[in-house]
Amino acid sequence: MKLYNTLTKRLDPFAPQHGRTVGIYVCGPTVYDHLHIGNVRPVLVFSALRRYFERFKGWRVLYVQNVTDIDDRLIKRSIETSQTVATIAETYTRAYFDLLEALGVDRPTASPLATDYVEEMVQFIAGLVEKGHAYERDGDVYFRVASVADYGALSGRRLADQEAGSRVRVSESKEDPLDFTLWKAARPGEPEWPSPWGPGRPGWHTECVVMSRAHLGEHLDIHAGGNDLMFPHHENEIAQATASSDAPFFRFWLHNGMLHFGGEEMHKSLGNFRYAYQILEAYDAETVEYFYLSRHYRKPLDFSEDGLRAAQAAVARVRRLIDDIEAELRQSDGEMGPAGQAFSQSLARFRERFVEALDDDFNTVDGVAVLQDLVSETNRFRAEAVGIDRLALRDAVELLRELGWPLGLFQPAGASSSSIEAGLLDLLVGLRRELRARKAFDLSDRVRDQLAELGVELKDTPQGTLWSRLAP
RNA sequence: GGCGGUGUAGCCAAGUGGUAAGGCAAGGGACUGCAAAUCCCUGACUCAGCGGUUCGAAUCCGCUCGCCGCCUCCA
Repeated sequence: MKLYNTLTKRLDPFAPQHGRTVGIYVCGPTVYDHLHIGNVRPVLVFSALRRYFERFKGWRVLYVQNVTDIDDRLIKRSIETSQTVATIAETYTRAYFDLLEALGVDRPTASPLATDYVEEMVQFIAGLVEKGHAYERDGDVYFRVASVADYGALSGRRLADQEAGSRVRVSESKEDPLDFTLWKAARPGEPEWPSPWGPGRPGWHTECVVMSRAHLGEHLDIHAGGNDLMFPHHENEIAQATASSDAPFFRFWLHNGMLHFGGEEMHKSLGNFRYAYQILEAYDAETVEYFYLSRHYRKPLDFSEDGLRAAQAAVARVRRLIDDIEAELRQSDGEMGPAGQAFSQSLARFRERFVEALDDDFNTVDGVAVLQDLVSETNRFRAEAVGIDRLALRDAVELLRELGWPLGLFQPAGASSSSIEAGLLDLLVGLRRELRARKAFDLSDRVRDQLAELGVELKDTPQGTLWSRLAP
């Protein structure tokens, strides 16, 4: 499969470097607030990539996403709310895990906390100082950018170009404006850890280097995150990693595009943002997933109600097909005729097309289009197939589930519907059949209308009446 | 000033050299007691504009215009 690698700026063939294990490191949240709808994009996209690797490539995936639980914003929040930094971090770390669950996203194989790695980071920084790649000033430690050869290679910047007209503040004590903080001296009252340079806390760029190496070992296959992290964050990671040792760092760098809101970048300071949990109050996780994966991950995605509603309708179309087939074929069995077998066999090409799409820089948009084609084809067969051949429809559902799995789509609902509920509905449907047979349409329509208000849709088809739950 | 992205039907959106996927919305027909769903049919003489390369371009090159991002914490 091919993936666009920011490091080389082209599509490179991807395969794990060591055996069948892939290491993926995704820059995770700073837990000073809830995740917003922009933060959620890399979470959904790269989780989907992970599931694709696991199910379609047969690779074991080590998926590490850090949690930044010490940082200036946490300290700021702590002062504002007069809660401890640790309390705030705990609150939002929990909220982050709750969100993952609500989105139907598997937890990372590891979610290291920055505060658990301070000692390692201190050692790491000390090593950089020793080698002349970093220097101390009044309790702060800075990385000496000029000491590494291709600083700027990832983001395509040349050092000289950064000076003129840039907004880089010329700091008091830095040797060079681009030098970045590795260790920050603590002011009174701030959380602090001991170090050779006095009490303080680690800078943000260091944790990802130290923790990715700690958790992935030699499996430094993919490092992913939003493209706003390309510079300076990822650039700074690479600089530190290559300065600290000759061991190779990540080979593939994947960057997702930004989420826009009304054509502009969403930003808290612009007030045009929404929290991710707010979206889940109005739309189910499947709709949200479909919406995010309906746009190629590297391009900007404009968030809109219209877009979500379109996604909801598109998902509903597939859901209906699956629900109807399962309801109709709940317990029939038998030998299919040639028509059914032919249809079943024709399904293989959808899998091929799907894999082809996702193998091409994880083109989930094309992948989703294949699923929709599969739905159309299945509906067509469903409209004409008779008798036992209809059993072939089950194979289509199975395939929809198989292909939907990496995308977080079309999986069987949980045990949400009780057998009593199903029994009652079957009872109502049976009574209504009697009413319709006696042409008591006012009553039968009332049953249908009122069930619709309760969120259950009835459809009278040649195969009988089917009921399905409407999306929340 | 430097770096980068993007402009495809009413809306969303794939496609990056071989003659325009898919979804949503819309209209007509079939089916239905009526609905809903589903099926069939209807959509861009064209891919921001202009010029060039090519047998052939939405796709490559040049210029112009529009929108957006990064260069400071940010997914």
